[in-house]
Amino acid sequence: MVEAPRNTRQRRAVVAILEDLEGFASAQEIHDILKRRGESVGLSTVYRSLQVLADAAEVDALRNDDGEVLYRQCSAGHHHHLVCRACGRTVEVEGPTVERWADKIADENGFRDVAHTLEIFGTCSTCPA
Amino acid sequence: MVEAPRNTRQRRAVVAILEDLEGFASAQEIHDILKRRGESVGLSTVYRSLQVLADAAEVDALRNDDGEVLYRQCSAGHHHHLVCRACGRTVEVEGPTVERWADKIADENGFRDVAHTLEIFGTCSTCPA
DNA sequence: CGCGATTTGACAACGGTTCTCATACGCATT
DNA sequence: AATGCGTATGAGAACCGTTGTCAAATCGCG
Repeated sequence: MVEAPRNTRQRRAVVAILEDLEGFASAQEIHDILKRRGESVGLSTVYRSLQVLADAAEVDALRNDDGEVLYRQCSAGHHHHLVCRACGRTVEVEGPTVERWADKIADENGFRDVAHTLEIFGTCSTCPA
Repeated sequence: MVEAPRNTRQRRAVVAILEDLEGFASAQEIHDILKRRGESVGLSTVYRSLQVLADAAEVDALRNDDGEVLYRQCSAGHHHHLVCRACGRTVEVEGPTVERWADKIADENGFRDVAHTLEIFGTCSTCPA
C-alpha cells in the first residue's frame, strides 16, 4: 500500500490554482501566480506537486513548441486538446476514430506498447491574430 | 531574395549523416556519429545546420518525452510518424481522416491558423521490451 | 503533546540548446 | 591566381527549464 500524500498548504495552493485556470500553464507561471497571491510556494515544490498530480493522472501535461511542459486540470478518460497558442484556452476533444487508426497502424507495423500524442493548436476566437 | 546557404564541408557532413540514418536522431547523436567518423563538426554547427534544414522543411523535427529534439530526413508532404522509442526507427504514416477531423474540430470551436501534432510511439519488433 | 517520516525551500547542479565573437573560409569578382 | 566581403565555424560561456540536495519545518498518528 502506498502512503497517502500529505495534505499541505502548498499542495492545496497548487491544486487551487489549477482549479481556477481554464487553460494550460507552466510550472513557472503557476509559481508566479502563487507569489502574486501572496501564497508563496517554493518553485521546487510547485514542480514536485505537478509531477505527483500528473503521475496520478489528475492533471494533463503537454509540451509546447519551446519545450516547456504545460499542465492543466482535466477530466478523466483519454482525450486530446485543442489549445489556443495565444491564451492557452483549451477545449478537450475526443476522437475514437483516431485512436483506432493509430493502434491499427502500429499493429500493422509490429510495434508494441503503443502510445500516441495528438494536440491541435490554433488561435481562438477571442485572441488577436 | 534570400542568400543561398554556403556549401561547407560541415553542412555536407550533417546532410550525409541524415541520409544514412533511417530513424530520428538528436543533434548530439549526430554530433557523436560525426566525431566517430573522424569528420568532426562543432556541436554549435550541428545545431545550426539542423535548424536551417528544419526551417527549410528538409528535415522533420519532433520532441521525445525527455524534451530532446530529434531530427530526420523525411519525404515531402504532410505526414506523421510511428517511432520506436528504443532505436528511433520510424515509419512515415498518413491519415487523411485525421487531418479532416482535426480541422473540423478546430473550425467548430472558432480556432484559426490551425496546426496539429500527431506522433505514435511504440517499441518496434526488433527491439527488446 | 511528542515523535518519526514526509515535505518543504533555497540553492546547486544538470542537460539540452543557444549565444558570443574571434577566426576561417566560401565564393564572386578581378 | 589573388583579393575582398560577408557568412560559417567552433570553443566556450550563457541560458533556461527542470531536477537533485539536504537541513529545517511540518503533518498527522498515537
